[in-house]
Amino acid sequence: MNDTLPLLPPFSEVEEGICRLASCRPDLPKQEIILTRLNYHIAKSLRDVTNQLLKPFDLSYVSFSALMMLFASPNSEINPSKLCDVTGETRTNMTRISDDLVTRGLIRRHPNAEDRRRIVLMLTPKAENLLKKILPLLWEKQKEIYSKFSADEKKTLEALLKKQLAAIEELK
Amino acid sequence: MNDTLPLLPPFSEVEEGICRLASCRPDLPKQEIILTRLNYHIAKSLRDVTNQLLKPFDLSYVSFSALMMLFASPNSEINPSKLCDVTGETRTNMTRISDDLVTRGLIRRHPNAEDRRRIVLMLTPKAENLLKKILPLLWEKQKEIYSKFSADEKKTLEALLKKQLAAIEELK
DNA sequence: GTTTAATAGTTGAATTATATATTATTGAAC
DNA sequence: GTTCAATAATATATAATTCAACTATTAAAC
Repeated sequence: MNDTLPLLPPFSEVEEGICRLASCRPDLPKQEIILTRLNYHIAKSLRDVTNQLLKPFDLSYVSFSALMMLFASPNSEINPSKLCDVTGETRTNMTRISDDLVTRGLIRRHPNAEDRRRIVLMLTPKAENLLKKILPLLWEKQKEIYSKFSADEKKTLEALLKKQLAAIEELK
Repeated sequence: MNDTLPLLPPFSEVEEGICRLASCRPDLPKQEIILTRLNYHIAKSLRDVTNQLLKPFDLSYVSFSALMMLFASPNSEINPSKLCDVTGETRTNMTRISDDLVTRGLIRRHPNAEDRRRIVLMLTPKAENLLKKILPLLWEKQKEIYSKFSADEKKTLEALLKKQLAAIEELK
């Protein structure tokens, strides 16, 4: 479909390595490690695909995620630290990203009267128009990715991933 | 269990945003986006947990992955570009990481007689000893993460993740 | 109410990663 | 066997991200 993105080699190569190691180390939790590596590779691939789609709009995955989460917030406003929470970015980085987005006229910073430490980020109409162009493309891509999944499979996957996330968070 | 890592907020906050958006945009593939976001958050959390475990050994997730994949290769040797493939890193970055690992006496670079463009990376005994210390800790952590998963659940998750990865790669 | 601790946001320095160009070598086309 | 394209690795310049320190403000402890 596209020839510019580097195709990851079949995951089997990674799996082979894990199996090779497992064969001489019986305490190696093979399946668990495979699951973790799979997660890592999937996240990377998803990122690659999204970044490529965003390139014509001169947006990175992180900047777009910020705009997106802002768009999805009540009243389309949110403060930076909350945005960090939902995107997983650091405070420092969110400051820089916001700087950039402000410079490009995509968001505005407003003071918060109730708590003067806080700042309220808001989308500009320019950003809303941009999102209206990008989102349909992205959503189409999302649908494509899961097009071969049955409703049941998606439901099962969602449940298992939630369980996994909860387990990891609990471990912290 | 540990108080230094930032706990991500309950995923429900992210999900709420997606649902809010979906309620006014019927073409939004809600479940698919949730699946993608879950992947992203899980990968991030897994990385955080691993990085924390590696910190006392002064290794980053990427450096460790490189050592690990090297360790898992036949004869414990591999060339940089192959290492890029299985870790998903760029060539440039792998050069830099290798430089660092060489400086720290963890790997050695050898010329390849058959193809003089290539280089063979090998682990030093020092790295092997280091891995012998780290791996049991890491494997224990992996087991913990999936301790509440039944054999069936793990099997199902593995199958679904593989299907997902294949679907994304196909899309490229 | 004063002190203390905690939180929100930012800045500058340091780290880490990528993009682009370059060298050396190999393999293929002719 | 000479030319041309492809590959492996790297160097240099640039961009993205994080770390540590800092300011301002609020909340909590006393």
